[in-house]
Amino acid sequence: MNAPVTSRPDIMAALEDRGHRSTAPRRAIIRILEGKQEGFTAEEIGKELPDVGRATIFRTIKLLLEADAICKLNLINGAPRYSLSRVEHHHHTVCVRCGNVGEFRAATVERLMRAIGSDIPGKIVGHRIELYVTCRQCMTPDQPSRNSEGP
Amino acid sequence: MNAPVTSRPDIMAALEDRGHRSTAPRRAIIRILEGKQEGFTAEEIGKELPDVGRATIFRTIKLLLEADAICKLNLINGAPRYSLSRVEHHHHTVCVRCGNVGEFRAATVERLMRAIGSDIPGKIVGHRIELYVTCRQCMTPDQPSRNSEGP
DNA sequence: TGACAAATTGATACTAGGTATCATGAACGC
DNA sequence: GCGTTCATGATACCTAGTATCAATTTGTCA
Repeated sequence: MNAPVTSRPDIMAALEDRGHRSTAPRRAIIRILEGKQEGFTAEEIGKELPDVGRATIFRTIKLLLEADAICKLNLINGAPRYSLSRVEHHHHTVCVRCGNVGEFRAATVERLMRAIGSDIPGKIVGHRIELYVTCRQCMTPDQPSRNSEGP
Repeated sequence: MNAPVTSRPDIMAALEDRGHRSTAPRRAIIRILEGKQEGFTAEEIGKELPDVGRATIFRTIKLLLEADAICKLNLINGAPRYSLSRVEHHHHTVCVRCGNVGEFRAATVERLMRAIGSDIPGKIVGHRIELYVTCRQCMTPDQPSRNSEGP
């Protein structure tokens, strides 16, 4: 749980490889979200970078999604959230209390998809699996939850 | 593919059981969506019922979600879509071309969730699985697609 | 049947998340 | 250094959905 996960190759370089320019706003956004191991929203980025326009934040998020550098997922109430992609193909756990996002890979999932594929009319072209969890921090009582979904 | 699936108990009765009144707009909305085996959007309902206010449509959808009479899912591009719940707990297939929604149950899925649960920090409280497919109709060439997602 | 309280409705305004437009400004290849 | 092309921020707009509120409809009870 405390290994230096941040040995990911430069995200800005990945964008440049796809023909996009290295600009100050893009670098700033990437720097911010590299610090957010637990997922983020567009609004959060905007608050931390008040000089960067809202449109630019959404545009950059879109580029990062296209480059598979981040992925988009939904809280159980539908609120969108983004998360850095650390491993190639993976799925997410989302804490229903604090919104923290985790990743997991499971070979079983892929096997399952192939198995289900034969039962389903048509051809499977993709899948999305999200597990809603109560994370360790939120299970210990009277821990302030960062992003409560209570009434 | 042509069995009379509509032997579902009265949806309006389910709402009444939950303390809601049987009103003309609600009955109209339910009648419309009972005819939509393949999923629907709020906007579609609104177009078919121009005399029913937009707010009422969203309010009714919310009640139906709470009563588990319908469920909400997302197309691969994030566009929301609703679908009648035919079986108790199930997952969805969504055609990436025409948007048609199917349901499936798989005991394997539930077993998988329990298995994954032991590998994940925290407690699983729910899950969402969506399979993106190209459905039979859309696989046969030059079939007009109802709801294309192309560029 | 009629009256009444409570629930529901439609209109409207509003919010969140995201996209389109467009004139100005910055990158980068030479 | 310069010009083209890309990117930016401001702004307006869009879709999906919620809040407000006066007017209407329901269900109930006499």
